[in-house]
Amino acid sequence: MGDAAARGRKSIGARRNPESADAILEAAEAVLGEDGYSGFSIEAVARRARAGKPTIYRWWPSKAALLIEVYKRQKRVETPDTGNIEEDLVGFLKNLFVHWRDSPSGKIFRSVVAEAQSDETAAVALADYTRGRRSHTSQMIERAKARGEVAADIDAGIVADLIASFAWRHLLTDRLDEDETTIRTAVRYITRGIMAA
Amino acid sequence: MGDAAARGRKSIGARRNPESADAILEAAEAVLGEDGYSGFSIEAVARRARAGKPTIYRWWPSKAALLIEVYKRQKRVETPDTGNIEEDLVGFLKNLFVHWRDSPSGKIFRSVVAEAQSDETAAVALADYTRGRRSHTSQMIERAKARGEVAADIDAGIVADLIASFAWRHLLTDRLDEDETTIRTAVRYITRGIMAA
Amino acid sequence: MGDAAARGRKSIGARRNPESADAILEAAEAVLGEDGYSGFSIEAVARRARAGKPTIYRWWPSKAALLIEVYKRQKRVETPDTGNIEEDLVGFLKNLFVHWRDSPSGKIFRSVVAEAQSDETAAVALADYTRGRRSHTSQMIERAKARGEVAADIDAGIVADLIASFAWRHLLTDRLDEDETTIRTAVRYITRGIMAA
Amino acid sequence: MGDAAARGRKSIGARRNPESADAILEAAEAVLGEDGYSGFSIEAVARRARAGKPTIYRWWPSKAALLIEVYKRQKRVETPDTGNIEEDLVGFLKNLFVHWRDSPSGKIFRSVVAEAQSDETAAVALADYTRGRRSHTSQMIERAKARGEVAADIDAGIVADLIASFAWRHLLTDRLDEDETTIRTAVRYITRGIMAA
DNA sequence: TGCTAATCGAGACGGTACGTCTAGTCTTTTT
DNA sequence: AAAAAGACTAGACGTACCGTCTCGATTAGCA
Repeated sequence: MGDAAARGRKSIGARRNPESADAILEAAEAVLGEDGYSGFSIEAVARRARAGKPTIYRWWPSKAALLIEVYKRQKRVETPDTGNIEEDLVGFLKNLFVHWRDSPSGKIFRSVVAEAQSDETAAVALADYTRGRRSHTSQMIERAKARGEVAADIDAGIVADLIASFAWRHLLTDRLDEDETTIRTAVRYITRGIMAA
Repeated sequence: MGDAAARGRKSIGARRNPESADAILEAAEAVLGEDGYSGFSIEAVARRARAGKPTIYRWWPSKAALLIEVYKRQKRVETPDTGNIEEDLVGFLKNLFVHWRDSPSGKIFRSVVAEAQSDETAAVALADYTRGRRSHTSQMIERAKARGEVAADIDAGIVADLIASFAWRHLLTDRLDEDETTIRTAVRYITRGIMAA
Repeated sequence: MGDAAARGRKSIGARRNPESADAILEAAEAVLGEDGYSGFSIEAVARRARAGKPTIYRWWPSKAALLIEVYKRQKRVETPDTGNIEEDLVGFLKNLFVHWRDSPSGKIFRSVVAEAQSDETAAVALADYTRGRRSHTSQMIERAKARGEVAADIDAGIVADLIASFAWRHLLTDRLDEDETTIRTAVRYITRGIMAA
Repeated sequence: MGDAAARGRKSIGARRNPESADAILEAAEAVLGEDGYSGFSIEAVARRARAGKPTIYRWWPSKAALLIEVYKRQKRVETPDTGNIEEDLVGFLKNLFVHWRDSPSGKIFRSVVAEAQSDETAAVALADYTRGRRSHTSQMIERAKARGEVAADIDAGIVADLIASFAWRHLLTDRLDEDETTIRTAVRYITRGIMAA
């Protein structure tokens, strides 16, 4: 699929060709996975997808928009539910680190963050995305609050923020191979601080 | 200074001309401060510094190297010493956010992080720099341990990591205007978790 | 034309834009005519033609190729037909010298010859061009042979070579203002040597 | 000598060091012989001679000046004296072609001619040099005049010009492997035209 | 059935920036 | 005073992408 199927792709009339869109997104993902952000260019994606550059620009107004959509297609890491907040958070971080390390997702997300530093639309898209993920992560804390494990007045969003920040920094500084002990220690410093009395 | 003083700068013999180095670093800082990372190019810096491109490449092998050195020239935020760990950390973060917001430092550091996502040398330089800052931040925790405020078995490095991660993420997602309450809450979740019994 | 008309020139689809090609060739000619070979650079041509450098490199693989094509666009000096071989050759040389002196052609051809000394492709192109011109010049001698003015066993190519050599050397050593008497004398030494008995 | 001996050459006090001058000229000759005109740069010569660029510029005001001096150091082709003008001229041209082909002289002289097309000082120097060689070549014709072989009213300078032009063009268009028959034919067309009645 | 309209791959266009090379000038240090 | 050394500004080299443009071919839906 993708590269091979692209050969000879044509217009299917006066409407968007989903095959082209798919080929472009797959090509973008492949380029990012193989060459990383530095090798990611519209030209490279167009070449690989056997698509014309205007076809890309028609549907994604900027490199950032394409990047964001590629990241959104990635599988999400689920938040575990072990009945214990420390285990939930450690498990989540471990899964996330593995996911980022072993799939193109890590490279792609690094690229999105990098792009957001110079492109406003990427920054907005990243902020939107981040907000969504935060509420998702917050559910782990809310569950713990419901169990009485975590104090009722704890702001789940801020806790989620601390956890996500820890993950981001490890991604952005190439420390996804952090050992479990360190992850667990970091998590414990937070969970201890938010426990119910 | 800088632009004007640069006019007519010449070689001062078979050794590096500090005037040129300064002019280049100042120009780089100015470009980053004004146009941000997207406007930052070796050509733009050379133009502004009235320097030849080879002069830049002679001393800074890559855009990343120049970026890092520009950041290193920036004023550092000092770690306060109030005798209370929560106040120390809140004060540090507040100062850091203000510093990043009100000087070119923020834009510059964002650029360094972005560059490190695609340039290996930038990644290494950033890792080095980060390590140094971490031990600096750790001292706040070590002092608190010495005071008996923080438990003796706490890993100061991991705490510093959590604090720095929180700061980075706010920088990278344009949330440097976070109100003090939120900062204090986040800090408290950590300090509570590391307090001596 | 040229500079002004170039404003706003755009792509006309996935094929060469003749307007751009013309603008580039005209700019190249103008640069050579005004600044000579030493001022001739791809950058200068691109600037003047308001063309991008890649547009030039797309169609002319080297400075030499552009130079040759510019020369080929120049008006040719015709070989006169007076019914007398001496008059034909003297007239030809006089016309050629005037043409080289009073149009950009001289500067351009000097540049081609110079370029051919360091660029193999220019050397090949020049050899090709020269071969074509030689057969053209030979026709004057062939006509004289047909008239019985020149001996039948004379190699017209070699005679053409002698004439062209004389012209080249005058061009390359800045002696295009040679007076007619000298030209005629030189021609006569040759024509006398090739006369029918 | 040259490259090796140059290592560690130093100033010999407040006067020109002939070793340096030699090393530079030899390096220039070697560069031209090996890489031709396209590889000939002051930097390349300085590198090879282990000399500083200013040392070259102190003694040779331009690339052209250095080029000319290098050519002047080359061995000259002597004009034969066989007692027969045709043999003299054919022998001279054959020797000259072999010399240009088998020593760096050919490449060097091509470079001088090329340089003279864009550098005025080179043009002047070449004109001077050419004048000297012309009178030298003229002696063959003058001798033939003295022998009564060539008519008394023949302008030896113009004949020398025709011969030199023929040689130049063969050099500049890479035809130094011309066979003797062609050379002899060309010479004969001229000698027949200048014979005494 | 023929026309319109939007899409597709393709690739040229004017540009900007890259990182390297050379030109020619300058100054210090050593002899 | 002249040498080596190597820095300096300046600018050309040839390449890679940017985002825009126009083409000719394609096909669905409307007339």
